[in-house]
Amino acid sequence: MEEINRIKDIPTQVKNPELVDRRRRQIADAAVQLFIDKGFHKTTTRQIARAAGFSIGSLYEYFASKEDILYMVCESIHAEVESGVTAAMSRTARGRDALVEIIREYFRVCHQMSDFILLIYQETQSLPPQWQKRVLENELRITGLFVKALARIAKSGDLINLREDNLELAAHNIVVLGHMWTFRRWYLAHHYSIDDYIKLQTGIILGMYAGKKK
Amino acid sequence: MEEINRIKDIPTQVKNPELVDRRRRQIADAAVQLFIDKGFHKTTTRQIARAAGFSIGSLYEYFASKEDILYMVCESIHAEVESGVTAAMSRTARGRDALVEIIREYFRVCHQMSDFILLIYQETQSLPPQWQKRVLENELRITGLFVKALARIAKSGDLINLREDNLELAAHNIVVLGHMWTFRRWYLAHHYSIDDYIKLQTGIILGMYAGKKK
DNA sequence: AAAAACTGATCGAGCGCTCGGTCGTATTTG
DNA sequence: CAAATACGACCGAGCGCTCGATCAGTTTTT
Repeated sequence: MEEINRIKDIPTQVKNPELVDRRRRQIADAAVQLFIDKGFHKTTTRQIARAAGFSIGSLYEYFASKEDILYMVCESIHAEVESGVTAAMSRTARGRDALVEIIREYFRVCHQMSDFILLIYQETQSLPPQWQKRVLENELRITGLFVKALARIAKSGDLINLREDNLELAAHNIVVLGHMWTFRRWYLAHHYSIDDYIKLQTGIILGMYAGKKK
Repeated sequence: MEEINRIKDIPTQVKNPELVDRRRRQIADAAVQLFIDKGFHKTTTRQIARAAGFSIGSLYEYFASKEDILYMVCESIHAEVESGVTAAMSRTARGRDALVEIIREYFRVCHQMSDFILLIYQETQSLPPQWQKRVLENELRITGLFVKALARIAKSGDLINLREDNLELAAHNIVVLGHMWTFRRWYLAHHYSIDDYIKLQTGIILGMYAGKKK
């Protein structure tokens, strides 16, 4: 996982920057699990501190508020999704198969990060407005990765039904169908395995844009 | 809006059932707007009472807890979505055009109920488990309406790519692409009108299943 | 006048966050 | 090298306050 520079905007009392970084990760790792289990509002700062192996006082040396912790959690989730998607894209083939592979890898990322993606859907609204905005920017940046990938593939001419002006909507569709696996898993996971789901949805998406069926 | 029988499970102190029903709607109507504006946890019971034109004491004659209010809000949102979808389906044509019309009407419902649908995505997790389950049942029942509609249309033979065993996934896809208009409107609404969105997505969905483009 | 409906002052558990203080370690001084 | 000093990470009791919920009393309805 790469360095997350945005979180440097969060103020701290502690001088040593490396320590700040290490401790913040430690706190965020503890917090994310609590947030997933009980939700942001029902998690107390004391519980976060205890789970991270700290006193409540120390926690507030590294974060100015409970919302700051949630913000960092959201940022690192998006950073991980993005790096997963980027990695997948850099090792895919050309042409029509590229789309199949990208979808497969992305859906796998969604699968393994289910809880985290769900958390963002549920708790983004608990952030202060300026940080909500940042989270949406992250979401948009990830969608943008798909726009670029689709554009590349479209150029190769394999997606006859994909008009230039619909690239963005197509990208949003793919992103959301990945998320759908997370927020409808109460149904989907009982009827399909993730590989079934990938296969079926890939067929459908190619049906949208490829002009011929698998 | 039809009678909501599920909410009768919520206990009350008051004897007159009609009054209970009226007052509960009154309270729910006030609560839903507050929940949308500030979220469930940041809304206080006093604010709800005041917005409904009551004292805090009276509110607790009609609901046993704050969660009960949220539950009723979720139930009535789903009841309204369901009745909207049902109405749309009863007045659609046959065959291939039926799907186009159903999608259009459903997406319109999603558009006009944006805030409410978003609320369900965000706050279902704040409900006690047995009521979360009910909300998901509602979601599933609404999806079921689309399964039935798709089955009917599939029989008429216009959807050559829609295999029997994928009906359910197809229904989920349609439902979620409607919801997508609500939870990505921070992007979509700035780039498309709802009618653009309907047109584009309908084309894509037909591309999935109809085997030929518009 | 009895029953039903409504009121709001009152409770107290629990919350986020603060702040005076401790103590291990680095740095300076003699 | 040892003693003195300075530093800053860490601690946790407790402050100020909020909020969901209650219930004894009042008003309205029948």
